[in-house]
Amino acid sequence: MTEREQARTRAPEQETEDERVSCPECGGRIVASGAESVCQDCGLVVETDEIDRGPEWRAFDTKEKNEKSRVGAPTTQTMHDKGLSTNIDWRDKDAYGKSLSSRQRQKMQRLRTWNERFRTRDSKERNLKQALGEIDRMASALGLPENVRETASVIYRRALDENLLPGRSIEGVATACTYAAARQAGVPRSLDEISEVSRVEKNEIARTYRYVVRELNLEIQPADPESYVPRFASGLELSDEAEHRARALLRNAKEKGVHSGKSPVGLAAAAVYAAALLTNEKTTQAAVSEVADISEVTIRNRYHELLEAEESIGAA
DNA sequence: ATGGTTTTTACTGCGTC
DNA sequence: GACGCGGTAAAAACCAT
Repeated sequence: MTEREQARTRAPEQETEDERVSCPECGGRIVASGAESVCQDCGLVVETDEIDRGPEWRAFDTKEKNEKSRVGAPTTQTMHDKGLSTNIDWRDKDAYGKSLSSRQRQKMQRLRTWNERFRTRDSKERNLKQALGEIDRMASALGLPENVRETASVIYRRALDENLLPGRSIEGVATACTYAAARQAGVPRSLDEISEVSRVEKNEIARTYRYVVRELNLEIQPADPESYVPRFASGLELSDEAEHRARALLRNAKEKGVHSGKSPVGLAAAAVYAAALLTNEKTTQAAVSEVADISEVTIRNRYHELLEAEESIGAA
């Protein structure tokens, strides 16, 4: 009693710390992601070279990673009931092995039914808990905004309800849901980026993703290259002007249909590079390829196409 | 499985600082 | 001479069939 009161009087001090920074670009919330501070809404990288709070250890194989890893969903969640759920024997015998009266038998039957119901519900709950933890972890590692987590959770719940889980790993599906949600929300992350923070192989993510999308009839249009632009641009510390031009370049390309079949990431990267050139800002193809995680060759090819498309418009 | 398309890898030559 | 850039060929990855 007295102890609790003391605790309550002490507590408020902690909450006065003012960590509420908002994004200079769009006013969104700033979230720490690895060694960077990133805006949740537009992806602007505000600060780099902070202390990286990532793991201090290195793992050289999966086994080691599992052993050393101290991050991710706490095991208390994955082991939620610690194996303590009950199981009611199907034999209608009491502790001494005598048969039960018919009245008792009926009672046991009812208990079995309910126990089973609770247990399966529990297992779903546990499953969901773990998945949501995983989604949350990945989303914050990727600097994805709150609403993406929401949609990811919703998608996951649907997957669970439709029994899409059996035969698939929770993490795989959770990752796929996150990927889908990010795309749906217009803040896509590439498969590579996703698989960076997931414990699941890229291939499996892609497979599970396709499966989930098909089964749930999610409508997800191919990622819009423009949605990558802000992230790349701020990663390269380019001006708003350049960012704007990159967008214009992409819009134009879209109209001319140059972009079909090409990877949106490559297109976005090329546009950013081309825009930097047009605004006389110094960047190298290597730098762009770095932040966009795309090869320089692809950037070259794309940005030629972009400029061609642009010229034929400019001439008219 | 297969064939077509896109992306990546690796290498080379050119111009500039 | 290192660097940025452009081009090319061959390998790899991807996708629809």
